[in-house]
Amino acid sequence: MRAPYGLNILDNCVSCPVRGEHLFCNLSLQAAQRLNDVKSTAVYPKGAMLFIEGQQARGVFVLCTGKVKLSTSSREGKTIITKISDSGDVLGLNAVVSNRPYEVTAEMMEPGQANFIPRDSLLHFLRDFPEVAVRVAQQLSRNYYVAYEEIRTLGLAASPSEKFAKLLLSWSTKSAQDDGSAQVKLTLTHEEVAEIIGTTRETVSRLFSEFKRKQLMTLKGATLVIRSRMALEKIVQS
Amino acid sequence: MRAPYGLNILDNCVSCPVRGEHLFCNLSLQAAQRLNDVKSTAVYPKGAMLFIEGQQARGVFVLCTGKVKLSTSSREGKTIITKISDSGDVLGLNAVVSNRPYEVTAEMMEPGQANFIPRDSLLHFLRDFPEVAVRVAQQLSRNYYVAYEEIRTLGLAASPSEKFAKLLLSWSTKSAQDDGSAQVKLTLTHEEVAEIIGTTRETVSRLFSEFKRKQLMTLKGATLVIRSRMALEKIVQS
DNA sequence: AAGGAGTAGTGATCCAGATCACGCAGGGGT
DNA sequence: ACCCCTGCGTGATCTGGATCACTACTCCTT
Repeated sequence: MRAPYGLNILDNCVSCPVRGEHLFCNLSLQAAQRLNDVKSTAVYPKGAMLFIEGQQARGVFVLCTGKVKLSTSSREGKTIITKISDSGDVLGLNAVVSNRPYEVTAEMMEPGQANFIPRDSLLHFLRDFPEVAVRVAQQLSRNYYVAYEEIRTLGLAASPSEKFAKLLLSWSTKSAQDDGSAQVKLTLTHEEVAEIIGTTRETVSRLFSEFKRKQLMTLKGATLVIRSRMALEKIVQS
Repeated sequence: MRAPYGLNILDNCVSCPVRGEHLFCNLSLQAAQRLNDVKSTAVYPKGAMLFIEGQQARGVFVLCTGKVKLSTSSREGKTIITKISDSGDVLGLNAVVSNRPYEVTAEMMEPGQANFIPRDSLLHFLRDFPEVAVRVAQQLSRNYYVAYEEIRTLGLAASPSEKFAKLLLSWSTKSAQDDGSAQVKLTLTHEEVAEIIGTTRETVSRLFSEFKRKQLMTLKGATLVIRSRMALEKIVQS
């Protein structure tokens, strides 16, 4: 583990995708040093579980590379995916701060690297660096808003079509062109999409057909091309 | 406004229902004094809106007496009730902390009293009393868990019966007897229950009939008697 | 090349719950 | 007394999606 002269916990793997956007980026030199001392880095294969719903919270994971699927399941085996995390995200923060079991399962969707920070170390760290604690509070608050948005989506009617349109829109925000089109690499199976929008695989299959037929999107290999965000927004209506 | 020799912001109206349970209870004398200086108390009639979804966050409301309905609506007019708050709850905290618009509408369900703390005053207060800031973070985290639980309820299948059973259980926790029975005063209309569990008025009506028929509950006037929590838990299954 | 596991597309059926359409009871207000 | 308004109970329909049951395609593996 090299001595950090950079300021980001992510410097060990890749630099922050967006400068200063993430929780542990742009820290003071002291804070970064301290984090570097308590963290441990590991590489995980595809399918690895960082943690599982219900486990007592051991600590947080700062994702360096790879994508992680966050999901929760009912006893009967039905699963919903609540979020796909990628580089820079901090996983398990809520559980650690409030000392509860992890509320979701975190599974690597592709091989990747993550820094682990044990619970006690993190809490001491926050006590010693109040300015970081404030950022944690803001992050928690942001998490809350995301959850709230999901409640709105799930609770306010939303037919599968609406939810699917919403999902496409959320994907396309990052790569939107000025003419309203966008390209996204589709890495999820229909099954997984179904678990995100809370419907069945078959319905997702039909949604893809329907949206293609309606010229809302096209699919070239794994590249999803969204024709017009406007048209999708008209479907959403909420 | 009398000088505070007590320690709770609620002392102006009623004492804390549960000692030390709430965010602004059991503060240091200084902190309580400061809060008392920046707060303003008002009485609101039934139906009054403390704030409305989408408004820029002006500050938080600490509810002294009365019940408040928190809800959110889609453009098409469908409404879901996310929480019924009562005495001691702090409303609008997330919006204030993260400086976003209120995410819900807060409406008085019965006449009551609340203390208002303007956004700036609260933020300064938190800066000056870090120990309270920590409690705020914990509160935010708790809010998150409640939201998360709602996502599970809405997302993981849950037929209306399941959700209704869940709701009855959540009502009965406060007044549970050792034999598994409980009594609750029912203050909501069927319409409102429908907005909580995300179904229609008619379905709620039928659910009441069905649950009575199955001996899961009885209704004497406005008093709901739950026979056996066990039986309800068997219906929930998630 | 052949088998097999995971993923996709698409018909046929079924059913829980939404929607529609009533009637009926309480309870203010004038 | 009257009306009007809100809330409740219940039947009769309708329908969107879940479910079931296939076929077919694409990679792997051996």
